[in-house]
Amino acid sequence: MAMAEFSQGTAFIPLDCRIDLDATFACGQAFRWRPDGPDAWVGVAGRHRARIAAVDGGITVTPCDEAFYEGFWRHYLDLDGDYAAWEQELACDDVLAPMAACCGGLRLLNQPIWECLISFLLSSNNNVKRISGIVERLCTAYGEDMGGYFAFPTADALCAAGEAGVAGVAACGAGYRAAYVVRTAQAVAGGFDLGSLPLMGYEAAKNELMQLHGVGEKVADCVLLFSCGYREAFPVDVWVQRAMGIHFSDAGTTAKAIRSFAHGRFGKLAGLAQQIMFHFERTRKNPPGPSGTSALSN
DNA sequence: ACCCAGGGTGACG
DNA sequence: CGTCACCATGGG
Repeated sequence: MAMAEFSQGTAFIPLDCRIDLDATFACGQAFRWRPDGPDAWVGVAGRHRARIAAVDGGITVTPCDEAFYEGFWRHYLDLDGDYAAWEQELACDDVLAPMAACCGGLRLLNQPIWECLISFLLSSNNNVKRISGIVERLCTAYGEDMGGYFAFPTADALCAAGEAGVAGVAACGAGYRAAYVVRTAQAVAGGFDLGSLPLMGYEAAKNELMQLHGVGEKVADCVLLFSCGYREAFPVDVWVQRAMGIHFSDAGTTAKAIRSFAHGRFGKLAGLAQQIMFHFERTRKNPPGPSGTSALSN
């Protein structure tokens, strides 16, 4: 990759491969990004807000100096990932090829683990739009006021919400998942080490995450894929399960069988394939889903 | 009023 | 080990 350039508080990062910001930020892997004009998005990650825009030959990040780029956004945006090669490999799969062509430029993020974990604790039996609303209200209620926006709440802040505060988290719209959030916050504040997850290997990290109340296989896979860099993780939700049933008749029907099939077929690219399928299934015009024609209606 | 949503838990075989 | 009711909430 060519060297990033910095001027006037903006970073310009040249890319040798197309990046699709719409797909990347609207595909349900992160919940605090909002469109801000054509080919541009504004969002908050952890305690940092930035505007990211697609420009000729790359992207710009504002505000962002060199230290900030090296220390945060480079990793967050997975800018060292070889997406050109990965997409070329997926294009060799006759089923994934048309989807990858449609969703080319989708990138998997490396989010702060804590934020990703809490966000996906809220995801069970829920939908992307509502998860986004809950996350934003959690930040407003419990996050640090950064002047114009709110940081994602710390584990200590959500613990202070505390016992009676389960009701406070529930009041943000979390419903029965409020207990998951507070118990996990207590575990993390009490020493549960999220930082070691990217170092211990996929299986060990998954087992570790599933010790937390409210974390099953699917939520664990989302955290491992979207914040720990385990690109072989293959989260199976109702959309992916439906898409696999449509496109892979021999993949089986249970989540376990589907994960196994995906690992065999896609290997280390399973996670990227999964996210492309998820986004493709949710955004195409006439999904053969249970109801209706507008997949993103809720 | 009914179904759905990036599911997990606990009870019961 | 697998299955299943239940969970709180808002939009279609």
